[in-house]
Amino acid sequence: MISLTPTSYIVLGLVSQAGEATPYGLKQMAAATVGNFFSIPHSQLYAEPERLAQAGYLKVRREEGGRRRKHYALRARGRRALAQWLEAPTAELYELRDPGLLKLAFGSDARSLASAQLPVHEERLRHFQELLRVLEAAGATVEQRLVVESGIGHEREYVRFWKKVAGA
Amino acid sequence: MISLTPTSYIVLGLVSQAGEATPYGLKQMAAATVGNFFSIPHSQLYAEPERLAQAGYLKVRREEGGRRRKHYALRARGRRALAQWLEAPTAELYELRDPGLLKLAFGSDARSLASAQLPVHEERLRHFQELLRVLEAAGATVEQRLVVESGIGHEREYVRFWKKVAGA
DNA sequence: CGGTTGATGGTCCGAAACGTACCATACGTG
DNA sequence: CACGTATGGTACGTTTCGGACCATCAACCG
Repeated sequence: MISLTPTSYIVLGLVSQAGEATPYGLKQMAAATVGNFFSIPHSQLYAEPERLAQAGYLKVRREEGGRRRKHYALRARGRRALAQWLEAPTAELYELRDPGLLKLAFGSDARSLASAQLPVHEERLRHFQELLRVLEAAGATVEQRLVVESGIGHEREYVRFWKKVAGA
Repeated sequence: MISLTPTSYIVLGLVSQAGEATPYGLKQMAAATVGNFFSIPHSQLYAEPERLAQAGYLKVRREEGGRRRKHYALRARGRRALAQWLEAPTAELYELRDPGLLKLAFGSDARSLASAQLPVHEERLRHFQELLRVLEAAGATVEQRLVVESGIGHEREYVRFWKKVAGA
């Protein structure tokens, strides 16, 4: 019996989408999508599947030659756990850690902070817009698109905000 | 020599604002302000000041009677460290962990998710608006108000978003 | 072809953070 | 005064973190 954390469900969810995946593949997928609004360090994407496999949620297939990579796929138990988790809506709130806002709150110079933060958010906004285009082309689910749209909304808000700060 | 993390600067910054503070006081202050956009567990607000005191950033005064609470205040070294940190603008991006968006991305039912998330964000929006009023009355710095306004902006965005999802 | 480089893919591990259960003090109220 | 509740604090086992480092592979160049 192990306890399943959000990290666990990210792994289960991604493996479910992919059918079968190596940790590196998970890393890529996470970076492109869910990693954007639920950050997790890459080392966990190696550790966690192993843990889940031990506990019977995933099965492993190891390459014979070359890199001997491990490919993970769902077992019935994993599929069940994922489905159960998806069934229950959550009222939990996000957690945020924004170093820029932190410095601002403590009285760091607003103008120079804004000129450091603004380009970063502008780039991220473009990144999400591009991602949305890619997802649409690739025929993603409506939910996947929604999530990216949420990211776009927040980045627009950030851009507005730091522009306001710069001009204040 | 210890390394200073964002947590360290939160402690230094709050102590600086208060002049002198107990861990419990820090907890309160954090909950009301910076904790809203840079989460940190309360146990750290007991551990971290101790660490900073050991390393010469803070001085401690311990109550004689009763609870023998510890009051922390800045030393020159702490003041310097804080000032230096505030001087350098940061281009670092936030980190976000949003369980709601995570479930949505993996295909959880959008409608029921929205009806769980919407009220939470609506309440938080009201909370920020109230906080802003309090800060204005208490004569907070313009930066402190800006940060709360940023929170308001994001919560408005969340409310818009989940309403859209509910109606989609 | 051999060698160098850069991208891909992966492991490890000490240090830091987490979170939660639990303990202690104070105080207002019936 | 005793009971409940808010205040205030500690301790500690378990997870996470993050970053340094290692290995494989393909491509291109001299």
